Amino acid sequence: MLANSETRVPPVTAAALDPRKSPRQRRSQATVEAIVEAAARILEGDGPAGFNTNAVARRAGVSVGSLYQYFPSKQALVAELSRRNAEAALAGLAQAADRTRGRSLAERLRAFVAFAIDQQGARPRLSRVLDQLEAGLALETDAVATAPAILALLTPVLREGLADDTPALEGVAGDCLALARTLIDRALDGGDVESLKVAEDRIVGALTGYLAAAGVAV
Amino acid sequence: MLANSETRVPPVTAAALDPRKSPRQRRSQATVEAIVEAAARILEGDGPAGFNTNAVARRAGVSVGSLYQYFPSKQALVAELSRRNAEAALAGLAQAADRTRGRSLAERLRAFVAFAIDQQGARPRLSRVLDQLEAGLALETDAVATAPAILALLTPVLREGLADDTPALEGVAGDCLALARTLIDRALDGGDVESLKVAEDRIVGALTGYLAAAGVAV
Amino acid sequence: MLANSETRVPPVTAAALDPRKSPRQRRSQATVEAIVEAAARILEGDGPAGFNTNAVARRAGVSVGSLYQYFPSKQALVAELSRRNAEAALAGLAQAADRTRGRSLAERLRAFVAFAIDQQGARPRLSRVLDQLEAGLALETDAVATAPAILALLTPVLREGLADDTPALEGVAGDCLALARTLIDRALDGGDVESLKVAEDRIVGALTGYLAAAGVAV
Amino acid sequence: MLANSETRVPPVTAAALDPRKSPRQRRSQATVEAIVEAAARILEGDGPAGFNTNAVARRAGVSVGSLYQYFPSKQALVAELSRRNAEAALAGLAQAADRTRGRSLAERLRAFVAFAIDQQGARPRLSRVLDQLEAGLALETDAVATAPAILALLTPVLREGLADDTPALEGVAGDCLALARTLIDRALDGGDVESLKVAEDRIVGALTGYLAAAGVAV
DNA sequence: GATGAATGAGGGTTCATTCAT
DNA sequence: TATGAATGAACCCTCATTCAT
Repeated sequence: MLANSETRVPPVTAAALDPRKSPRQRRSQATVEAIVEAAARILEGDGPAGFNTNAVARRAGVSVGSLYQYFPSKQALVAELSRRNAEAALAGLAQAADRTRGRSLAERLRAFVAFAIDQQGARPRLSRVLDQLEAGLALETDAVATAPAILALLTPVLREGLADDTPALEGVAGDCLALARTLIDRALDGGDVESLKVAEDRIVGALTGYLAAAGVAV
Repeated sequence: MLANSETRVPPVTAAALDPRKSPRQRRSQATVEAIVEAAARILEGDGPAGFNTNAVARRAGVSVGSLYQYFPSKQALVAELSRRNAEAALAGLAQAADRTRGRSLAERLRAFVAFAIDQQGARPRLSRVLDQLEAGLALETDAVATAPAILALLTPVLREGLADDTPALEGVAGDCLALARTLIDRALDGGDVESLKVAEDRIVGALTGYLAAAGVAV
Repeated sequence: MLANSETRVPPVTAAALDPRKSPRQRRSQATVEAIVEAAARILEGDGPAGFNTNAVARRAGVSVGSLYQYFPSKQALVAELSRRNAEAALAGLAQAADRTRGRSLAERLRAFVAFAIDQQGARPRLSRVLDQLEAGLALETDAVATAPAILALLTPVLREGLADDTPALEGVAGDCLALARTLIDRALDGGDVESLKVAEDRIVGALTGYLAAAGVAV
Repeated sequence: MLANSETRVPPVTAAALDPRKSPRQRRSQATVEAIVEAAARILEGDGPAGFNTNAVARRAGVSVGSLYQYFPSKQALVAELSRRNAEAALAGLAQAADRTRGRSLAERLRAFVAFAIDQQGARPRLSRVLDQLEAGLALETDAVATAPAILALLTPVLREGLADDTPALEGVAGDCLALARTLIDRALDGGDVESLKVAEDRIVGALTGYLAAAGVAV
């Protein structure tokens, strides 16, 4: 019942969100995978509601005990999901950056956006719910900070668009990310696929407009 | 522990979110006000965590029973908060629209954004948390739909920027709203006040870019 | 949710079940009537669930305060309902007894049963629910004893069927009453009307058999 | 305070009354037993009042959580109690039927009644309270239908008493059951033991009379 | 007398987490 | 290591009853 996200949060240190132990053995690897996938599936199917550790364990065909063997808390599980999401994003964006090295910023942005739409589109609801959950986490912990690595990747790309002096760029990359996420979420909600192409154009438009106003030439 | 946002939401009909009875007497008016304000304060202070009906009642200096006399459920309370938020937004935007009648779309957008920054800035965390909560609600119910009235206000303004034929505009206004919300939230998080002026520029930039790509001349 | 009948019952004295004050004025009479009727209607419509003082008051078009002005407790209200039920029964049975004075016990029983079916049939669900509620009350208080007056009416009738000596008859009349109530309830549940005539026969049969075994010639 | 029996019963499907999971391990078996027994004892001691899940758990020396691990709701617990009751009854009646195969219907009825008195007599108050609770349940759900298996057992026995053609017998067995239950309840209330023998006679008498009127020769 | 706002103890239920086996 | 039974704090919500107006 609209039950609180993040209830009774005890002082959560960043460490507490790390997976408890990296599974060495093959079997445990499989267990961890099963858990993570189960969590994803439940989140996709039921949203935050119905996402509870017992359900995840059951869906994973594993005992709660095992879940807690690998994830010290429910938050840690969410964090892992986010981490994976971010990693995939990072990889894809890095590749896109590579592939478009030397091209215009506009083209690069479009490549980024295209990739992001693809990725979020693969499991749309999951992405959206994770965004939400991360928002919740961020409010409390800031532990899963918006994937600093992604920012680190984006910032230099944007810098190319800058005149020779170096005005501050912090925040700008983050804004771009947030902006794109929001619009992609909405586009995916819209449903039809051809609209995605349209959305891509508009998102690039928004980014371009934003960056121009931020002093970054596109 | 990261307990689910929106758990076990039963088939929530729109009706279920309406305040239970409008307080006739003076005394009850005060009670309702106290409850709503307490809810807002708790949401601001603790986020969704710690936002529970007993706490709200206690903070309001009222019994839980009274709370439930006016709000049939916790959700209804959130809905009321949202409603008020939306109403204030609507009023402000309407005024801004009036004041800028006849001006260029760009100017009007800037007026809208300026107002929104002001409004959200008044209780920044509250706005953000409500956004989150509404997102949760929307996922389940769509009952508190993103203030259709606001969309209704925005759409004709945007239409002015259109060539004489009428391409679809649905979604566009919503995207603009979401985009602005996101960026404003982030700007308010940034902290310093002068950055708000900067943010305003950039948001208008993003909107302009978005709209241009959507075929709306700014 | 299967919430307890008779929760938190404080030491209920018989007195506590009496209506608080007999309404002298015409207006209050009407109020009391409205309350009692509302209670009956709710019991009929929703069963014990949904039978709460606030609902009764609302349905009666009266404030809770007024309800408590005339009935010191919810129990008292139920008691009143029972009392009225019992009174009507008593009147009808007395009349039947009169009308059949001098006839055979069998005939008189049939007359009683016929009347009871009629009466309970008038508001079948109400009767059944009241039976239930009374059972609950009896378990706790014994205050609304099964209408001793009715027993007092029945006993001498049965006594006629006795040989000249006087074996105990206590309990017998009560059993007859209970037996008839149960079967009538079931018959009324059955639904169709013609079955009622059949039921009448069987109930009389059961009573006859019971009494014969109890040494009462029919 | 005479708080409603069976309040707010939501659409209870039959499934919702089934025990949640059958305990595999020895330990949990004991837990379930403890819970069921505690429930019975509380019902016996305090009646429906005081029968709440927390109390049951406490009395069972177990946490509420455990209770809900095995029973999805309070109702389910009642249902289980009923089920056990009905099962015991069924077993005993089946045995009695076997033992008296070939005898006269009268003798068989007496055997049934004797067994029922014994069984209900073992925990008289419990039986009575359960009857009441079941009545409540039935009004709402009909899920725990009066042990259709028992009816299935009784019906053919009664059929023996029928002339060769087959008039409807539905309802008849149910009436017999209800009739016997009622009278046994009352007899057990009476208190003294020798009265039970007397009661037996009378109950058989009532059944005989009833059946005769229903066209079943005894 | 009447009103209805206010009270708050009470009760059903969930779920993150632990720990004996 | 895995299991899953057990825990219990927390939370939502109801309703009999009171009392200021």
